[in-house]
Amino acid sequence: MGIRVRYAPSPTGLQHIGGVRTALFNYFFAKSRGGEFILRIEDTDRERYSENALTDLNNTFNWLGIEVDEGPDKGGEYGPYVQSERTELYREHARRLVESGNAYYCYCSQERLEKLREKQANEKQDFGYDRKCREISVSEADEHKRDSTKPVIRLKIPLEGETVFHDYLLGEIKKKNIDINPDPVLLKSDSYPTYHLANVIDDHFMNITHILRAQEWLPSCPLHIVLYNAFGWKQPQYCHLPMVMGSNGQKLSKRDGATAVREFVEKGYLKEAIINHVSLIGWSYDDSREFFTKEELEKLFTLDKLNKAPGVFDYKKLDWFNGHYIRQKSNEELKELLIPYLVKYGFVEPEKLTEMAGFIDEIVSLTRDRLKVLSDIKELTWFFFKEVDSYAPEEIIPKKLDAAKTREILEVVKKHLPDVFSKPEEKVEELFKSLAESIGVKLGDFIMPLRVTVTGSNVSPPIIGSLKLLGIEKAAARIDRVINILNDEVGNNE
RNA sequence: GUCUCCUUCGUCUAGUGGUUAGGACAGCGGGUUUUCAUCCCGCUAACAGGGGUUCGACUCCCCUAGGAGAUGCCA
Repeated sequence: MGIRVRYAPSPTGLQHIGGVRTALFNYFFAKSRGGEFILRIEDTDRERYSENALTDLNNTFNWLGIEVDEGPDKGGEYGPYVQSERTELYREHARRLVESGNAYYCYCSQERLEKLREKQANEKQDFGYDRKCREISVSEADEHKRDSTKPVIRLKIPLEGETVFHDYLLGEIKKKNIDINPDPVLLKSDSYPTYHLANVIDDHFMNITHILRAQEWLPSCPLHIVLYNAFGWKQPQYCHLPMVMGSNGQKLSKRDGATAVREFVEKGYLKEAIINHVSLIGWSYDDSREFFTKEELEKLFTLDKLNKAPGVFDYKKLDWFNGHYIRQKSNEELKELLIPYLVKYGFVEPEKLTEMAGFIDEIVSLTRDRLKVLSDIKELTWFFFKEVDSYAPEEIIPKKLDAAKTREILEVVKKHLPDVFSKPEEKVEELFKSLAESIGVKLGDFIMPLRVTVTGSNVSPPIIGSLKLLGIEKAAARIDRVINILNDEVGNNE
């Protein structure tokens, strides 16, 4: 039998970086070994269930280009792939465990469990269920049935011995049975299974061969082994992946910045960058290669290059990858990526897209080296579409110059404006150089007031290209406006 | 508290007994340049600590410390 792996998210929130990393590694592992990648929805927590989470999952997979071999939408011979549609299977197997003496009904109320926990915390005892119902008498059970307490089914963890399993990455892992979570719930009082039960049953019946999941599952793995043994099933191969951390060294969380894939998409991160960056947390290829496409990873990924230690998600490095992949795009591709942002910021109306195609082409080539994320387009190009709110004289006037000199620069530019718009860019640059020389200022000091005038900022795309794109009328109007401001300045100083 | 896992530059990592401990991001400096970027060049920076084993330890073993995760009728 070939390799079969699965990604089994719980639809309770947005897909985040950690989850996607797990999905990707499973996917790459399957692809590289000619195996099957299965998607299974673990929606057994009915309280936290969210329809939204499901669409977000689909969006994320579509965006990343992950295609599943079997799953809820795709189908497959091991379905259904949604746990809430498999509840009868779990109930039957839970009952079977009770019959075989590996599990038992527990009638303890939530209140009792809470008090128990409280007491354990106060008295600094070990945490966990006290196994009160493990040896419950028949008459006591009958009594509970009469008062219609909804029982749960708990697994009997052996009281002695130890459980050993093998992890591909971590090697042999031993745990004394008394240290395993004492008798975890398998079937909840709403008769839905817990993760532990459903996960083990599904992995078995879906013929999953390898389990690649985050290391946060490591502590409950012995429990799963006990379950496999109780059923008499062969356990799959385990490989617990190092976790993805935030900059504080703890589990990546919202306070670290964006964590949901959707947020990264909105900010204008490319899937190439996300895939590349995420793949290099906990995995490497060799001592120097750093760029990998999804297709390459589908061939190159191997378990033996995994790292044991958790890795911090570095936002700066993601930015760098993103800039790299933006620059990798053709102008045409980048234009398509940028258009939604131009529309979103109200710069371009959707119906004018074809009319403005040439204009947008220019914007793309003016900004492509300056974009870290696609949404940077807003700060970089707003002045083409909106008026400059206000000018601060201290922004306009270069440090070494005064208002009068600055005004002179703008007036001289104004005079030559027709040339600026009729000549090619190189000629305009020559023109500016000679004009700067003729009035005795450096080219930089000559251009900066013009830049602020035209773009409203002292940081902008190249000024000559920007000027030409803006158009002579708007350019002239902005120059006039600033000359007026400078007139006042000169007046004040006299 | 208890259990389990982890530990190379600030960060991601290469390294499997003998290396000037390599690369990348970030940072810093320089070059190109009309600003900012891009691009190019350079610099700073690490084997957590202590014991062993060995002719020789980043590499193997033990201890300590630190970190993380788990300890739910959440996954």
